[in-house]
Amino acid sequence: MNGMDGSLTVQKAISLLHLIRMAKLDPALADLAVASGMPKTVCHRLLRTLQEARFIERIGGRYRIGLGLVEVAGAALGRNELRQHASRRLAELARRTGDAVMLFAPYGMQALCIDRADGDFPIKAAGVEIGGLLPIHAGGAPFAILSHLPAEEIEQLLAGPLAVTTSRTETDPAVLRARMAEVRACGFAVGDGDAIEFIVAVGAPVFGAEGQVLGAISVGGIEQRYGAARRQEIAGLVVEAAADISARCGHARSMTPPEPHAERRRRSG
Amino acid sequence: MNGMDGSLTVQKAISLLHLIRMAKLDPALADLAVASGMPKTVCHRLLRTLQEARFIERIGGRYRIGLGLVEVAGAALGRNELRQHASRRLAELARRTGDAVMLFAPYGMQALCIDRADGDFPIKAAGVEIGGLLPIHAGGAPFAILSHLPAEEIEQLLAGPLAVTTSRTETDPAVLRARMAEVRACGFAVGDGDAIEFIVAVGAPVFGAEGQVLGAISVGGIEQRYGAARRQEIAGLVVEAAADISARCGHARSMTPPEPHAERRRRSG
DNA sequence: CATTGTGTTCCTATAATCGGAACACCTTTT
DNA sequence: AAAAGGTGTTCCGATTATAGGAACACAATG
Repeated sequence: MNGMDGSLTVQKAISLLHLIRMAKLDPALADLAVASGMPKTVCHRLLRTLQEARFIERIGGRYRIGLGLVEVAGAALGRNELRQHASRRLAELARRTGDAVMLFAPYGMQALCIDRADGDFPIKAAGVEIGGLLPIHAGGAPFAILSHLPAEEIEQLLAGPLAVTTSRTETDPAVLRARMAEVRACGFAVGDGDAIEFIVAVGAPVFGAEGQVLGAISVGGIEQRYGAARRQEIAGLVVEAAADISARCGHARSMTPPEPHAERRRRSG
Repeated sequence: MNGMDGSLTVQKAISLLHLIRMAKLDPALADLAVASGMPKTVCHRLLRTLQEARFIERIGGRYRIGLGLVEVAGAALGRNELRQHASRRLAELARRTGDAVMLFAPYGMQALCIDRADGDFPIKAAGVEIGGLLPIHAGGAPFAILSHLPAEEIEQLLAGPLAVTTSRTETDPAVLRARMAEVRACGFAVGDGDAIEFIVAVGAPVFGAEGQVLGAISVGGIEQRYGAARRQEIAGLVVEAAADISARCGHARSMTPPEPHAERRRRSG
C-alpha cells in the first residue's frame, strides 16, 4: 500500500534535513514535529539516526545541520569538473576586481552556488555561499545559465511560478525572453538588484564539450560600485574567464575551427 | 526486535551515501549491493529515494554524490561561525603566501576541511578540499587541533588505532605527546609530509569564547618551498591570523585583561 | 511547587520494508 | 542471428521495522 515507489522513511528523514536547513532559528524537536506533520516520536527516531551519522548536531536542545553532511557533500564538490576547472580563475577574478566571485550550477528552477571567492572590498553580498540558491531567472550568473539552456527547458521553467526575491525581480516571461536573447547575443548577463537587494552582478556562462551549459560565473558587489563603465570592464573579464573555463571543460570555442573528422563529434549515444 | 534505537532504513541509506562517497570509481547498483551487503532491490529503492532528493545523481548507470547534498550541507558551512570569521583571513593568507590555505574543524579522530583558499603558486596539494579528511594526528592544522583538545579526549584518541596516510605518519603515542607539548609551547604545528606525501603545512589553532579549540588554519605546499626560514616566516603569519580569527570568535586572548565582572563569565549551563 | 518546556522510553497494531524471482533493455560476444 | 553478460526495474506475499499515543524524566521558569 505504498503508492509511489521509494523509501518513505528515507523521504521523511530528508524532509527533516530540509526543514532544519531552511529554518531561520535552529528548531527543536517539537518544532520539527509540527512543521513536518509527523508525531514527535517518529521525528525523534529519525533525528537520532541522523545525529548518529553526524548529519545533524544538537546544541542545547536545538538541531542544526552537521558536519557529516559536509563530509559527504565534499565528494560532490571535489569531483565536480566545472568547479575543479574554475577554481583558479575564480580566485584570480576576486583578486583583480576586489569583489565577490561566484560559481553556479543549474539546479532545476534555481541555480546552486558551488564555489565562491572573495576579493578585498569589505562589503559583500551575504547569504549566498556554497550551497546557496538563487532563482534561475534572477541574478547575473543564474540568468546566464537560463539563457543558454535548451529552448524546451526554458519554456518549462518560464511556465512554472517564478520566485520573487527582491523588489526588482522580473517575472514576466515575455520580458525575460527578450533579455535572454540579449544575453545570448552579448555573452554576459547583468543582474541589477533582482536577485539580492542592492547587489549588482555580471555573469557569463560556462559550456561543456557538447556545447551544453554547465554553469556560470559571476562577479558582483554593491550597486554603487557598478556604474556603466565598470560593468563593461567587469563583463570583459568575466566573459574571458568563463571562456577559459569552458575550454578547460572541453568546450570547443566558436573561434576554434571544427574538428576535421566530423564523424567523431557525436558522443556515446 | 530492533535492538538499537534509530531508524534502520535511514541508517542503510546513509551507509549507501558513504559507500558512494568513498568509492574511487562511481559505483553501479550491483557494486553497492555487494559492498553494503543488502539485496539489490533494497539498494534500488533507497537509491531511488536519494536520487529523487538529488542527494545522488545517476550518470550512465553509475551513481555519484549529487548537488542536493551540497544544498543542505551549505547550511552547515554558512552558519559555521568559525568559517564565517575565518573567510577573509584565509584569502589574505593565500594572497600573501601563494600557497594553499585550509581551515579544519575537529571531527572525531579526524579533522574535516571546511574551507580552503588557493594562492598563486601552481602546484597544490590535491585531494583535500572542502569536505576532505585528514587524521587528527597528522598534518599541521589537524595536529594543532589535537594538541589543544582536553587532555581526556586526547588520550581517548591516542588509544584508538591511528591511521597512517604517508610513509612519515607518526603513530607512537609517546612521540605524539611530546610533539603536542612543543606545539602548545610555540603556538603552531608543522606537518612534514606526515598527512599528504611531499606536502609541508604549518597550522595554528583557533579558539572560542570558552577557550576551547574550534579548529585550525594551515598554510602548506610542496616541501621544496618549505625550508627552515620560510617555515618560520609562514608560522608567524599563520599564528597571527589564527589569533585574529580567535578574537573574532569571542576568544579573550591571554594578553587581554579578564573581564571586570567575573560572575558573568559563566555561560548558559 | 506547579507549570511549561525540553527529550526519552514503552509498547502493540499497523503498514512499510524485504527480497527472491522474473522481466526489460542494452552491449558485447559467439 | 543468437547467446551471454551487464545494466536497472517490477511484482508481490511474508516478515519486521515503524508508527505514534501515553507516560515518564528532567530542566528551567514563574
